[in-house]
Amino acid sequence: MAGQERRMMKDKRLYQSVADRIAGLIDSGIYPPGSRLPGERELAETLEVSRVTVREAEIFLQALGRIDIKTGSGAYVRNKSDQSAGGIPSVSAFELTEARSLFESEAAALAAPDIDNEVLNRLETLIEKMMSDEPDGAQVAEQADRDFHLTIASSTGNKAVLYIVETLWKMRMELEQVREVYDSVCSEDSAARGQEHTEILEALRSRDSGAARSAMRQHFTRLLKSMLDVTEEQAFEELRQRATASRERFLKSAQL
Amino acid sequence: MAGQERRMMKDKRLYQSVADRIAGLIDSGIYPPGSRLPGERELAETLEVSRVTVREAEIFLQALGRIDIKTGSGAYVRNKSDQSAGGIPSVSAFELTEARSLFESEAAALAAPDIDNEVLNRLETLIEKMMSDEPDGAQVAEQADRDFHLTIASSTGNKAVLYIVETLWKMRMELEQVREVYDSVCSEDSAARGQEHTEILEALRSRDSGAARSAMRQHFTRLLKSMLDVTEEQAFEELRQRATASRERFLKSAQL
DNA sequence: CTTGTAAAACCGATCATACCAATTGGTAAA
DNA sequence: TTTACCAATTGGTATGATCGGTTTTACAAG
Repeated sequence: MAGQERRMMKDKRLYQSVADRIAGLIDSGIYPPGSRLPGERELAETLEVSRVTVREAEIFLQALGRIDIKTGSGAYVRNKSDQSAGGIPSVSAFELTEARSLFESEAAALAAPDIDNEVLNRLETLIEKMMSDEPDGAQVAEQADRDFHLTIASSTGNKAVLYIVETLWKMRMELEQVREVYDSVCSEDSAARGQEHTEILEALRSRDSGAARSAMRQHFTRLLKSMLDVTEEQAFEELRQRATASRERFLKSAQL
Repeated sequence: MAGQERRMMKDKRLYQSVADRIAGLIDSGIYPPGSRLPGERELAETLEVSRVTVREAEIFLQALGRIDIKTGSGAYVRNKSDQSAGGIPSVSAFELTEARSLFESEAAALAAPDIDNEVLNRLETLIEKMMSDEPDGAQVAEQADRDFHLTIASSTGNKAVLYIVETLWKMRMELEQVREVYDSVCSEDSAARGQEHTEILEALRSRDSGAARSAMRQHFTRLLKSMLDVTEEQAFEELRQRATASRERFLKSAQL
């Protein structure tokens, strides 16, 4: 029974600091996604703690979704995408955009009737920010785009609506396959996008629910179309199949 | 050397089933929020596992935010609100229903055009289940209600839409203040509810997007109205204020 | 040389036990 | 009454052993 007279300080549980250290090893790239961590025994020796502690740390990391533990085999590092997802299902860019079209259009319609003038001004500012092409323009524009849509959702005064729109945006950001498509699409028609956003703003200005809904739908419909082009270019055969079938269905239901 | 010849089935880790059992004790009200759980030793004896396993289960529960562990003192049950909230904002039953009305109506409209006959049959079965008043009828009906709405969302073929509707239902279940209102409302007009669901089903049967959207909207609109009555009865002044203002806005934007 | 399979090596799952450290509550001393 | 201290309780960590599942190895059959 050799020494275990180290860190008896503070209140931090040992297993948590061990979990931090393991997470650090993962983040630093020593154990890339998909790779297998050393066995509990080896880790215990390396980190100078008992096996029980390593075990607790790994259970903790598993609960956080950072690793998968397979009995008799080992602990494996999860992909960032599967992990932080925290329950976010894997959806295609097309599906997400279709969902956004449906929901955000309704949010816009709900917000339109009595939207604040102050909010309208803020939206105008955001459109400008979206179109300015400074260095790091992509980052700024994306942020402004996000703020634009969230501001509208927020001005419904309904926190549930805002939460859903936030969730949709979160999916757009955190799902790898979605990000890729969106990024390549957005880098294209920045001019057209400004135009679409302006149309949405005008509809809101006139406090016209129907017009706001239509403008938002159009925005997403156009986005959807250029998205289909991009995915075709990239020969995403699978996605296109789905998309073609869904597009008809979508356009059918979208008749306003 | 004593017995551990129980559940050697499947692959579920022991500590996880122990965590489930402890969570069950919490949910059943045996250990209300704020209360202290029995010590690790006592729990180990009660649940017939080793202390280490109890520890692992408690660490897991802590990672999920269900309990707080304080060294030398004990493990304490967290308040629902601080815990599973996990990002779910605190919204009123009214806000949630408004959001559901907007989004699920669109989901129904999207699903309508080419919905499977098999799905339609399943929906019919669910309506029957919803209206049967056996013992435990409330539980069964609620489950059937959930399945009904999720089935429609699922038949859009769009996983993002399904996820959003799932999220909305999760909010309905996990937010205390929402549950209360929904429960008291649902216990009322079970007959009317069946009627409304049937109307939705019929609209879907005719593959009519517009009709499906309208039927779903009506369903929620009626729900909203009886909800307003209930909250008035309960003298939820604050909520009613919000609700009255929002109702006008909602009805305005809902003109189809 | 390839292939199949069974043994061996590894590994996580769990348990029992022991001791350390922090918290708490009661009791004795001031 | 207040303070100081001690003992019981409780969580924290360490060892070492056993069990059953997984992966690898090695050897025999083809």
